[in-house]
Amino acid sequence: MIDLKTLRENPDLIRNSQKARGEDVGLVDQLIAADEARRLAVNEFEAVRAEQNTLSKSVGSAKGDEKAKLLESAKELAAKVKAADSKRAELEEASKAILLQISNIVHTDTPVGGEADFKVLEHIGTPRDFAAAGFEPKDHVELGKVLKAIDTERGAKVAGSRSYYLTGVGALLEFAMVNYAIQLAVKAGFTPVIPPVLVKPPAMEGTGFLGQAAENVYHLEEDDVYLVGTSEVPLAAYHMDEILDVDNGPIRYAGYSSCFRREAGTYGKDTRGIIRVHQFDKVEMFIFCKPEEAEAEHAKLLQWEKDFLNAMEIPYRVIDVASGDLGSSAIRKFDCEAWVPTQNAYREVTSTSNCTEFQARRLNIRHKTDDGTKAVATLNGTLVAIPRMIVAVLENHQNADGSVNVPQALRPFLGMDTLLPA
RNA sequence: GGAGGGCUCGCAUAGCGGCCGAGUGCACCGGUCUUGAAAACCGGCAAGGGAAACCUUCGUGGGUUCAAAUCCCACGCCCUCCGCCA
Repeated sequence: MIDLKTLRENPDLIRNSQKARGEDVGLVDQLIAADEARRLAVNEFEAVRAEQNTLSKSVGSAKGDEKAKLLESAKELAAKVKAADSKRAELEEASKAILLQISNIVHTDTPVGGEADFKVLEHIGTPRDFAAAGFEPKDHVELGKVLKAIDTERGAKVAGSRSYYLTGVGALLEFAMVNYAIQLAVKAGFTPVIPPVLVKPPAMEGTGFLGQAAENVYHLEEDDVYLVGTSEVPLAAYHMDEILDVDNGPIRYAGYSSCFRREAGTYGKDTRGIIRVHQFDKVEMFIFCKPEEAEAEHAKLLQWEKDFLNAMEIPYRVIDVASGDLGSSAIRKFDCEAWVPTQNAYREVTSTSNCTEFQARRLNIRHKTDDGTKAVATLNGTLVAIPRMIVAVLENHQNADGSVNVPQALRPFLGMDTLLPA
């Protein structure tokens, strides 16, 4: 959630942000009104409450007639307090409801516009010229079959559409990528974490996934728990309601977990292969830091993502995602998009967001500063999302005979230099 | 799933319906003493809102009462024992 002080002092900042996102600007003025009403009601309640407190105290020491008289007026006051209290509660809830609908204030450098208005920051590597090499590249589904690495048919049989099995070298590839990623993360100072993937409502709400993203979240009705779509959720909520010590530098976690996504409303998109699936494993980086360090940490997250992609020897580009395509918590987001030869396109493989204090305010995660206890900043970034990285590696490193060269960095973890048709 | 016990300021504990927003010990911070440290002693030390007065918070939500940490109800979580189980 946004800071109410900013709302009062600089509402235009928030209006412009909402506008840039293509979200409801009117919410800002609704919130200003609701907040004002709320504060009035709070004052009113506190005034009668203070009166009641002093009166109640005098009742205790009074005697006889005096006491009866006091009791009578105390009773009246009690009714007033009750009314003022429920009015306060009502208005507080109303303003909270609006507050939760307003997204974080977009960064001044974030390109304004919709999904297509991203800005390309850089290209790294060059897509291979398969024509010059004299063969037509196979797509990852075909390669997966040839290598007996990916089985989407049996995935569909057993678990439905957007499901798959990783088998043989496919499964080994996942372990190799995860091990390499975790090693990279540990070297960079991250604490590796295997978090729960079933979480309670406050964790889901607090991270902002029950807003616009709610339709993509699996909910287990019977137990009122959610399956997380990313370990960002349990990692962010890990320090919920805590006061952190971030004076000695940021706190960094690398979570490895399965991720579950309903992919509602994507029926036509990416139906072939494992680019868009209901369940996959991912190593996610998550950082808690001082707000003034957030931007520098964001740059570091992007660099670690690039380090991983460089190690995979895959051509990719980095984009600065446009305002209309940001998550509600993020002020700025960089995506790394790997080249997918058979689609002749760059496709998102990793993503890093700077959420400033937005998530931490909801989750009540703070740190001590010279002028009080303040919300920390949170940031997240994908180190590796397995299926998409497998797509990129298989397609980019394939040979004419269907074999695939293993990136140098993965060889020690995989124990082979080439994946051979089975 | 069954039977008990518990949930109070970082930790551990005390707490008669009004004098309790709350005592004590440990930890922590500052000071005295010391060449330095320890010990001892002195002082400070929960969080949020508010300029302040003041208000809110003793697991959560309701209720009783003029007044609730304290009484009643429901729920949650933790622990112990029993059953079941990867």
